[in-house]
Amino acid sequence: MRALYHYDEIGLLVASERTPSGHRRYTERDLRRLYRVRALRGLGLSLEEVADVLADSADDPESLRALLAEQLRRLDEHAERIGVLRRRIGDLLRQAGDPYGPDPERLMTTLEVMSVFETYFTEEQRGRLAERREALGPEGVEAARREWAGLVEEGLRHLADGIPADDPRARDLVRRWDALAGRFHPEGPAGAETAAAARRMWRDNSAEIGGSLPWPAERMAGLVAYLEQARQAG
Amino acid sequence: MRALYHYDEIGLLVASERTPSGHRRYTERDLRRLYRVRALRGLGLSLEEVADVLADSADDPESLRALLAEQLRRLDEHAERIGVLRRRIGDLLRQAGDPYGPDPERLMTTLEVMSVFETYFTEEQRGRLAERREALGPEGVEAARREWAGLVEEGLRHLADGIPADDPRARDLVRRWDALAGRFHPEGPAGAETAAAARRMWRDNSAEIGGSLPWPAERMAGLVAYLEQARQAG
DNA sequence: CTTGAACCTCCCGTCGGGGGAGGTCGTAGC
DNA sequence: GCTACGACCTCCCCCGACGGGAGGTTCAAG
Repeated sequence: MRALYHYDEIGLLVASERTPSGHRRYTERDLRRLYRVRALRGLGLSLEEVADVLADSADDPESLRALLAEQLRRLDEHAERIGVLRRRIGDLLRQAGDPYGPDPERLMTTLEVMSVFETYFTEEQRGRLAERREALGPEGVEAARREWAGLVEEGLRHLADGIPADDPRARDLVRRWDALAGRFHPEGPAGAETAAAARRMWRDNSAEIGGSLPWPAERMAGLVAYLEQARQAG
Repeated sequence: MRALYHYDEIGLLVASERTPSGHRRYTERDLRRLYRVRALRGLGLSLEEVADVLADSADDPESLRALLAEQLRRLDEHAERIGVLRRRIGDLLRQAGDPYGPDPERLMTTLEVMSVFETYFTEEQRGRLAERREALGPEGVEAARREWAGLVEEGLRHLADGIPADDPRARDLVRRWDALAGRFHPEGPAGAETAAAARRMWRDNSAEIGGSLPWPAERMAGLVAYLEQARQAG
C-alpha cells in the first residue's frame, strides 16, 4: 500500500525494523498500530488527529471518546451543509421545469442573483429573510409580488411622465415601496440593516437582478435610481 | 478576492481588459460570468464542471439541468456515506459506554477488528453480513454469542486434554462451530465465500481479533489452528 | 510630492496520498 | 551459478481550489 510510505514520512507509522538492505519490516505491534490508523481514518479523522489520539490514548483514555464525539458533531454539520445544497439544487431544478418553459437563460440569471444575494447579505441575514418569507407563505409572497409589479408600473409611468423625484407622488410611491419591502425584512434594527443591504444591492446590481424580471434591465436601473433620489428628497 | 487570480490562471474567467499598467479590468460581462461561477461553485460543482457548463450552455441548454441533476445524485451519495460513518461512530460510542466500564483498550481493539474486517471482506460482503445480523436480531446474535462461548470453552478443554485434531469429538466440534457461523453468512455460494474469508481472517489475525474476547489471544490462536487441523482432517 | 492602499507576479504550502522513473533486493527455476 | 521477475527502495511531480507572503508597481487622496 502506497500510504505506508506516507505514514512513514510524516512519522505516524514507522516500521520498527529494517532489513540490512533497507526494506521495511513491520512487526506485530506495527501492524496493530496500522489497523488502528486505518480504522480511525475510515471514520473520517485526519491523520493529525489519528496521530494525536494514538499518542494520547495511553495516558488519557477519554481522548478517543472525546474525539469521536467531536467527529460525530462535525459529520452532523457536514450533513446539514449537504442538505442545504440539496434543497437549493432541488429548488433550481423545479424552477427550471416551471410553466414558463425551459429557459436556461433565466436559470443562469437566477444563479447570478443568488451569487449577488450572497455577496450583500450575511449568512445570518439570509436566514432571517428566509424565515420571513416562510412566515408569509407562498400566497403571501405571490400577493406581494403582484403588488410590487403594480408599484413598478406606477414608477415607470412617473418616470415616463417626467414627474420629479421630489414630487409628493414619488415620495408616496417610495413609502409604499418600502412598506412592501418591509414585509420581507425582520423586525427591529436587524430589519433596517437588511433593508439597507437590499438597497445597496439594487443600486449596484440592478442589471443582474433586473435580468430576471419582466421589465427591461435598463429601465429598472433608471427606476431604482429615481426611487433612490425620491428617498433622499423625502 | 484571491480566487480571481486562480480563475485567470486556469482560463475560467479572464478579465477582458487590462489597463496600460497591467491591472485587470472586469467588464459588466465579466462580472456576470463571475456571478455564475460563484453560484455554481457554491452548489458544490468543480471549477472544471463550471467551465464546461458555461461553455456548453450556449448551444446546449440541457447541460446545466443535467449537471445539476447529477450533482444532486452525488450529494445523495455523499450524504449516505456520512450517514454510515455517523452510525458507526454512534455504535462505537455506545459500546464505549457499556457496562463493562470505560475500557479504552477494548475500544482500540474494536477498531483493529473493524480494520481487519474491512481488509478481508469486500464492501458488498460486509453488507450481506450486516443484513444477516439484522435478520437474526439482537437476541439472536446474543444467543449465538453464548453458544459460541460454549464451543470455545469446549475446544479449549479438548486442547488441554490433548485430544487430537482428527478425533471424532474434534470433528464434531468443528461441525457445530461451522453451523453456528453459518447463521451469519448469506445463503448459497456467497455464504461459502464469506465463510472462507472469515476463516482466512481468523487464521491470519487471531491475535487482533482475540484481543477483544474474554480468552487469552494466544490460546484463541491455538484453538483456531486446532480447528483448522480438524477441518482438514474431516 | 508623499504616503498608504491596492494591485501585480512569482512561489511555496495545504491534505492524503497516486503514479512513475530509475535503481536495488530477494527468490525461484534452470 | 545464472537469470528472470516481482517486490521493494528513494526521489520527484501531480491532483483541487485556493491561502499566504515576498517583493515590486501603480493609483488616488491629501
